[in-house]
Amino acid sequence: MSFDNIHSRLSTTNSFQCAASIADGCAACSSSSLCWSAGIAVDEKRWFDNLKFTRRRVQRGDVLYHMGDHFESIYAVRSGFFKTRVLLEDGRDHVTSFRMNGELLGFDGIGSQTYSCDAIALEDGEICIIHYQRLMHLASKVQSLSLELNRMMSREIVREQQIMALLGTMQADKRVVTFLLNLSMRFNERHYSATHFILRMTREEIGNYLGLTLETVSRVLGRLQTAKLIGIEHSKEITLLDVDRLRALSRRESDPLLLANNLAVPMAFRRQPIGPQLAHA
Amino acid sequence: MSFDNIHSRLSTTNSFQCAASIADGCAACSSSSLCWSAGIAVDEKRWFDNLKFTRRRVQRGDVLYHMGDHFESIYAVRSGFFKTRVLLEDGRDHVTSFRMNGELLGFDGIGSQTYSCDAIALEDGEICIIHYQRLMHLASKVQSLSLELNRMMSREIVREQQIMALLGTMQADKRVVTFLLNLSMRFNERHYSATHFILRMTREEIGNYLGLTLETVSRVLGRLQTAKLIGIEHSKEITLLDVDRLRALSRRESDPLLLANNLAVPMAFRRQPIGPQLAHA
DNA sequence: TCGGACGCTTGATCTGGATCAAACCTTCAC
DNA sequence: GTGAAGGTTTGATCCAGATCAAGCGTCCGA
Repeated sequence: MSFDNIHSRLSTTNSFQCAASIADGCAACSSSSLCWSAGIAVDEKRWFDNLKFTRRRVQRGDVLYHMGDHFESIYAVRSGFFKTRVLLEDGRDHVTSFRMNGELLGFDGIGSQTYSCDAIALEDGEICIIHYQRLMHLASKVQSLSLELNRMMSREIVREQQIMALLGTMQADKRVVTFLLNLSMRFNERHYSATHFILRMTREEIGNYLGLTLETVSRVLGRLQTAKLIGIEHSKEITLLDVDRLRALSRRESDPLLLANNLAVPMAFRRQPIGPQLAHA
Repeated sequence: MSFDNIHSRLSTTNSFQCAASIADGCAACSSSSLCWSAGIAVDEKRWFDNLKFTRRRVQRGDVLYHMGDHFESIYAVRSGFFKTRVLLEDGRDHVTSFRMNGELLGFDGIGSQTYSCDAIALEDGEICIIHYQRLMHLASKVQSLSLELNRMMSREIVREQQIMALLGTMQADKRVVTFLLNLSMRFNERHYSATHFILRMTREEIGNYLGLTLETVSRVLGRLQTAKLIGIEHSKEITLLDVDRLRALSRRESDPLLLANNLAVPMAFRRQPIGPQLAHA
C-alpha cells in the first residue's frame, strides 16, 4: 500500500527525476500566479528564486505528511489533487480540505512543530516542498514575503470559518451545492471550465468533508440531476447546468419547494432569486 | 443598544481613561505570559514595549469589529469574554469562537484587509488594540516576533480544524462534553479553577457554536447533571464532578449506555476507559 | 474474457435532534 | 415589592438524514 510517508519513499528513489525540475525557478511554475510570487514586490523577486524549492512527483495515495510528524516544510500543490484529514481520538476521521494546484498545505504544523493532520494525494501530481526555516530566513529580509505569508494563513482561517458555518447551520442540499460552487469557483480561477469538471474524490470523502453520509451525498446529487440543475456522467463528471439557481439554493434560507421529496419542481413553483441579501461587504 | 462599532463609541469618549493604562507596557498585563511576549526572545523584549498598545475598556454587547469593516488591528483580550460570529448570506449566523484573556482576535482580517466576522463582548472587559502595520514594522526587525505570529495563526488554524471535526462527526453529548472540557483546560491554563466556572454565554450561543439547538444543549447538560458528571447552579455555574468520565465520553466512540434516554446509568453498566487510544503524537 | 474489488445508487426503516409549545427562573428597572 | 423581558427547562411530536440492505457499474489485473 502506498500510504507511507512520502519522504521515506521518495527521498531514496527519486533524486534523478527531480534534478531537472529543481533547476528552473518559480517562473516556470503553472501555479505561480496563484502562488507565493503574487504577493512579492517585483524588485524582490530575485530573492525568491534563491529559495530553489525542491519539487517532487507524488502518486495517488501518497502521504505528504502524517499527523504527528515533525514539521519542517510547507507544500505547494503544482498539479494533482489532495485532501487533508484529522484523526480523532475515537478512531473516526474528518476530511478538513481538498487542495488543488496553487494551494498550500502544512500551515497546521507551524504552531506545535508537528503536523496536526494527514495530507494525502487523491491523484498523481507534483508539489513544491518549501523548507520553513529557509523560508522564514528569507522572509526576515523581504518584508513583502512575511506579509504575504500572513495573508495566506489568514485566508486559511477565514476558509475554515466558512466551513464551520456550513457544518453548523446548513442542511444537506445546501452543503452539497455550496461545495460544488466552491469547486467551480476554484476551477474558474485556474482558467479551467467553471461548469464542467471531474470530482477527484469519492462520495464518501465528500460526505465526510461535509458532515454527511455518502448515501446522502449521492441522493442530493441525484436530486440536483433530476431537477436539471447539474448533469452527472460516469459518477465523477459534473456539469453545472444552472449556476444561477444553484447560487440561489446555496444562499437562500431553506426552500423546501425547490428540492423536496426527490422530485423535480414544477415550473410554476420555481422562484426567482430574491432581492438584496444581508450586506457584508 | 450597544451594538455600535467600538471605535465610534470609544474613540470619542475614552481618551482620558486610557491615558494611564497606555503608559505602562505589557509587563503589567495579567495575560502577558499567555500573550505575545512569550514568544519573543528576552533580549528583544525592549522592542516590544515600544509598541505601546492602545488599551480599551469594553462593555457587554460592545462590538470590537464588524464583518466587512476595514482591517487595521488585532485585538488581545486582557479581561472579559468575547465571541466571534460569521453572518451567512441567508441571514443565519454562526458563532465561530469564544475568547478569554490572553487570546487574540482579528487574524481573519489580514487576508482581505476586511474582517470576515463580528467580534462581540459577552461581558465587560479590557482589550489591547495592536495596530497591524506597526506590528509588522516591528516584526521586520525582530524575527522572533514574526515566528511567534506565525505560530499563533497556525494554532488558530488547528483549533478551527478541531471544531470542524467536532461539527462534522460528533453527536450532541460529545460536542457539549468536549466544549466543557475545552473551557476547563483554558481556565486551568490561566490558573483559574478547572472544575468550577461560570458560563459567560447563553445556551443559544453554545448551541449555535456547537451546531445544536439551545434545547438540545439544555437537555445534554441536564443529563450530565443527572448522571452526576457535572453540577449546575443558577444555570450558568458549572462544576465538573468527574473529569475522568467526562474525558472518556469525549474521546470514546459513541457509547449509548453512558448517557441514554435522559437517565443516569446504573453503576453496573458503567465502563472504564479502554486501552491505548489512536496514537497522534 | 472473466471475476472481484470498489465505488455508487436506490429503497426501506429508524432515530437523534429539531421544532413547537408551555411553563418556569432570574434579573433588573421602576 | 411588581412586572416585564430574557433566558432556561421540560414535554410532545416530527422529520432530515443516518443506518441497514441490496443491487448495479466500472475499473483493472489475471
